Amino acid sequence: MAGYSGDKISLLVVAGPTASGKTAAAIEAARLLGGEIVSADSMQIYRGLDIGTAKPTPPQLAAVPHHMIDIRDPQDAYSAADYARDANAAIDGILSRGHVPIVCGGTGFYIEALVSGVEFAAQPDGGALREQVRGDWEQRGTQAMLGELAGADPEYARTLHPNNVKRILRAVEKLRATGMTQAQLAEASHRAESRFRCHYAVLSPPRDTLYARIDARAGEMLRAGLLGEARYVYDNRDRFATARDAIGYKEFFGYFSGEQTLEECADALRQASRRYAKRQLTWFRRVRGAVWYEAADKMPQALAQELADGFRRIAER
RNA sequence: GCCUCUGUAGCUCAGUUGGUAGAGCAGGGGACUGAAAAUCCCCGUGUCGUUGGUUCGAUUCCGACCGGAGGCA
Repeated sequence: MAGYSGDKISLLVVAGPTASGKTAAAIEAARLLGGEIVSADSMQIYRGLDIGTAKPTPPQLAAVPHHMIDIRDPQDAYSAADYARDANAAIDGILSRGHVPIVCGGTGFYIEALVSGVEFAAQPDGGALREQVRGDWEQRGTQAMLGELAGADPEYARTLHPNNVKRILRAVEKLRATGMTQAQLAEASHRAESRFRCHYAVLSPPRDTLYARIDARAGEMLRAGLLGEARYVYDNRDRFATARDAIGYKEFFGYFSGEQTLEECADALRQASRRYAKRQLTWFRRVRGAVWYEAADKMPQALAQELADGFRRIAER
């Protein structure tokens, strides 16, 4: 895909906050368009985490081909760079079959990495380096780490809040690995123009409807056996570095350790989901060119029809 | 029926020795370029239960009334 030239690939992107009805709408749209679905979800990539991640059900997965689901074990690390690479490969496969690629998911950062056409420069495996950076931070403190960054990349260091330890450490990690500033890295990874032309749809039910759906779905998840899955993650929390942070699991850790009641944990789950939905909406709001669908009580079929129409408009340009 | 306590932001409460009020939670807004369901930042006007009275001025003091909780019978 390097140096891509020629006509752009038309892509339907179905985005939106959690519980907005993306999955059903995307499947219907895939039926209408002869499409295959490319999931854009940082947690659904993990095998064995099905209920808490609101993965499509087996019948849904069987209805239309899906990609980027169940591609890693929960102890595996994954990143936006990995996603961009793997999703691009999946899209190439879909195109070779003459089908329409439909990106569907709520991880805006992943969609961005895919759709904007970044080509990440090779970087040595981060495992050992991350440990080293973390060790330095524990010894020297956040200020020192930010200072190290500011020495080499003052421009980026200025944009980081001193409390945002995670971002600071990540920046130091990248700096040590590549010797490049953030701006240089961005420049290096954006040489290629995006190969896609998107109909970027954001499904957005009214806030109170969305919250009601989130609450209802939390109950369904619990009835479907979420607790067992959460227990599995809890028991492996030392290994499941990413999955242990997923909403739907970490909220129950207090229950397993005996510090909270089940009801308290269920409340925490609902609240974390609401806050997540809010953050997702903030992300999608600034996506330029996105088309918003007030997907209130619309049936998936009707919505899918609109999505398909929107896609055809850009595809036939 | 009598006595005591209580009624302040969506919720739990603090406070004003009388000059129209502030915390936590909830909620809202924002950032985001290789961990992102992560991480981080910002945001508090509400008939101070109702109604009379005292007062230059009452949410604050006094009375009545209406809710709520407890006690005595």
